[in-house]
Amino acid sequence: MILVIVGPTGVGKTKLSIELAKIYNGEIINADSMQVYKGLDVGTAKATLEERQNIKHHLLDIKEVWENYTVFDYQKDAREKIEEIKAKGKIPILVGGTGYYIKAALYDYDFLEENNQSNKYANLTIEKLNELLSKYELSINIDKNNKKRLIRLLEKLETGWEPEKKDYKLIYDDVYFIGLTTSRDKLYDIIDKRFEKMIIPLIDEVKPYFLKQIDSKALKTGIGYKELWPFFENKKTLVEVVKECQKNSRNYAKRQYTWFNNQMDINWFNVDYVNFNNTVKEVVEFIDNK
RNA sequence: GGAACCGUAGCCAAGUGGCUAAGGCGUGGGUCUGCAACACCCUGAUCACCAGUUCAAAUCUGGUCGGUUCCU
Repeated sequence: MILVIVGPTGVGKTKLSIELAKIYNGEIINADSMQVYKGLDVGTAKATLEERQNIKHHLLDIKEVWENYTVFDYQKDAREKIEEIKAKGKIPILVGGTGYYIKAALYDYDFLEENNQSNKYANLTIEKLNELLSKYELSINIDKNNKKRLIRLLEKLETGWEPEKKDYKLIYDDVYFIGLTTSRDKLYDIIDKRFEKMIIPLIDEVKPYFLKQIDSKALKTGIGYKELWPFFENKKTLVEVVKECQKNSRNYAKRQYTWFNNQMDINWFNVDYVNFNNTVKEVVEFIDNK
C-alpha cells in the first residue's frame, strides 16, 4: 500500500500525514518541490522537528539552496525511497503539493537520460522556435507562446524522442490518493493569515541569503522568497510585499486544484478545522474500507 | 439652499457622434515528459436611469437618482 496526500497549499496535508503515519506505521516522503531545500523552512511551511513526532521524513533538506533539482531527480529519489520503505515492511506516504512530481514518481513517465546542457535555443525568439518546430510532424498540441516548453520540446526531439498523447498508468498497486480540500474562501483566508504570521520569521530566514548575494533557482521561484528581494532593496514596502506573497500563494493554490482535478484521480475530503480528528477518522475509514 | 465636476465590467481606466466599447489588475477556468511555488493559454459590459435630437449616441440636449468639491 502507498498513501498519497495532496491538496492546495495551507489545507493541512502535513498534519494529516503525520497522523496517518502513526496509524499505519508509515514513513513520509516529501512531494514538495521547495521543501527539498535545506534552509527554506518558514516559507515552505516545512514541518518542524516537533511536529514530525519522530516519524521518519524523507527527501526533505536534501539539497542546498543553490543546487538544482528537477522532476527527473525527484522521480528517481522518490521511487528509491518507496522501495526502501516497503522493504522495511512499512507504508510509504507521499505528501506534498507538487502534482507533477507525484505524477512522475507514481506513473509510467519515462524520462530519458540527457547530458547535453547546451543552451543553443535560449536566445532564439518564439517565432524562430516555432519555425524550427514546424519542421517536425507533431501529433500533439503545442503551446506556441510558451518559450520554455518550446525549447524543451526541441531538445527532446533532437534525441529522437517522439511525443505522444498517452494515458499514464500507475506503476504501483494499491495506491490511495487522498485530497484535502475546503471552500475557496476558507482556504484563501488561511493563506492570508498564515502569511501575516510568518512574515517576520521569514525575513530572518531570507535576509542572510540577500546579504550574501546568493541567488538561486529556489530563491528566485519560491513564493515568499522571490518577492522579498525588492523589500530588502528598499524598492517596496513590507505591506506591498506581503500582499504580493498572499496573492501568489492564492494563485498557486488555484493552479494546484487544476492539476489535481485533471491529472489524477483523487478522493477528496473536506477538512474539519474545528475537530481535525474527524477528518483523520474519515480518511482512515476510506482507506480501511477499500 | 446654490454652483461646479463626475457616474464605462469586482477594481483602475481609454474612448467625447459612426466598424462586433481599448488596456491593466483582480477573479474564474484550463494546458503540462526535465526550472512545475515554473511557464503558457482562455475568461467578462448593450457605458447610472428615463426621455429627446440624429440615418447613427457611452459620446449632444433635458430630467431623475447617486457621488465629490466649493459657496452662503
